[in-house]
Amino acid sequence: MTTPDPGPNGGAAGRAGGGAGSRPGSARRGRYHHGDLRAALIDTTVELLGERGVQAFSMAEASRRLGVAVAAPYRHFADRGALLAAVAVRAARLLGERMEREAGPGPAPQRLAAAARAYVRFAADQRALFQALVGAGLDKSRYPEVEEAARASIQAFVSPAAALLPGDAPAAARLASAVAATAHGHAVLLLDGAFGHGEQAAGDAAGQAAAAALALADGRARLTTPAP
Amino acid sequence: MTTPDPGPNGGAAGRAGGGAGSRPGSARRGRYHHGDLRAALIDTTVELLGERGVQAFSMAEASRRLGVAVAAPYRHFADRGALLAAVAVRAARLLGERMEREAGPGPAPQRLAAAARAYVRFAADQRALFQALVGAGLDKSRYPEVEEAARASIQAFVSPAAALLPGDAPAAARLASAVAATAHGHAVLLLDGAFGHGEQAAGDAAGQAAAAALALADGRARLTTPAP
DNA sequence: GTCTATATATCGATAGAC
DNA sequence: GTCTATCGATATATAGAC
Repeated sequence: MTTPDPGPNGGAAGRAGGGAGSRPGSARRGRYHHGDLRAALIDTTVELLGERGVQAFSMAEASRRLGVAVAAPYRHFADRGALLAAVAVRAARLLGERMEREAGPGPAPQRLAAAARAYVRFAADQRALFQALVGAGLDKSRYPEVEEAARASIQAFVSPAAALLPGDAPAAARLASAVAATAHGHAVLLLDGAFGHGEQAAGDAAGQAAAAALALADGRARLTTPAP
Repeated sequence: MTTPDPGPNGGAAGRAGGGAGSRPGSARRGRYHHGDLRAALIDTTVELLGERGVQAFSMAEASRRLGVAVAAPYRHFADRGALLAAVAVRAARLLGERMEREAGPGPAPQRLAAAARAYVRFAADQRALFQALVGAGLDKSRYPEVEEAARASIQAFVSPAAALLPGDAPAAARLASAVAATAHGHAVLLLDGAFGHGEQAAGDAAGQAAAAALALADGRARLTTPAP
């Protein structure tokens, strides 16, 4: 407990040299004493999420990995949730950009399918970020910036649905919602291993989600009349 | 660290009396000293999951609520995961029964829709059990009994899909998988609040999942040819 | 089968020095 | 802005008494 642990850097790797010298700027070997601990924390959090999942993530481990004191992160983030929220915001931005890019032009049904495919592929390619966005159990009322950042990805479902059902906003909303839920289901089952593992599984899940989106667009009339 | 902490009961509230007297048996007030701690633990775990989520569940809190020592549960469950797995097995059984019951007879597309609806309704009605089943992050290789118990619910998707696509097992598997993923997506988004809250939201999500299942059954030909 | 007591680990967060 | 030091809480799991 009170052992003078030299720290996870072992005493050899950490910041170079020993005492007071070795200011960063001359020979900082990848350590983060250069004034952007905030960004470094977000990067490291993404790493840790990828390795051990959201559940196991801790501020202390992030600090350890960056070679800073456990108190340092609290200069930049009020608490654990705030750091995870910052990661979720980054995730939402990247997801939105990707969906906009991949579901850009084309006929409305294909745009819906492309949005679903992009959603699932993002989950596969950026597993850690996706988990931060949807699996961190963030209190949405405390971090409205996450929902704000997620707006673009929602729009990527809503916009083609609206193009497909002009003049019937409620029906368009239902179609967008159904496609989004379908994509989401494929994404989380994929991460859960239900489609197998590896690139093959990711392609299967993404392709199936896209196909399902087409089928939903095709059968959009059904969505307006839920069975009893 | 070495302070003589009297324990979380504070020293005043705990089990009655002070010294060695007050054995249970004469006046046990609803406590669980009657020999079925195992079942009581499962019940209490379900309660706790419903109140605070899987993430926050702990063996210690379950023990506290039952008025037993924190060590007692380890007589019945090797560790936290084993207890959660037991709850997941119960969840899988109930889900399977419900899906079999509600998706019983009728035309294949309607059975698929009923299976999807039952899946979402189960998530809504038995939120805690559903979370134990899908959100506990259980190591499936350690607890194969969970997958075994979940077989019936999977079958409720597979069986009508096979009836709809006789002689084409791969296509049937894809349809079943797509409907299951769609139902799952609606379920988790519902629990995440994406459909709103309350009975209304549950009905919306379940109805939409059922409608989507019909649309997928209708457009099943698309599922066999995933877009590029 | 359950209890007491404890070992062992972390963690989140804060206070105050530099 | 970062570090040292530490508080307080909580958890999982085990050993041995009853």
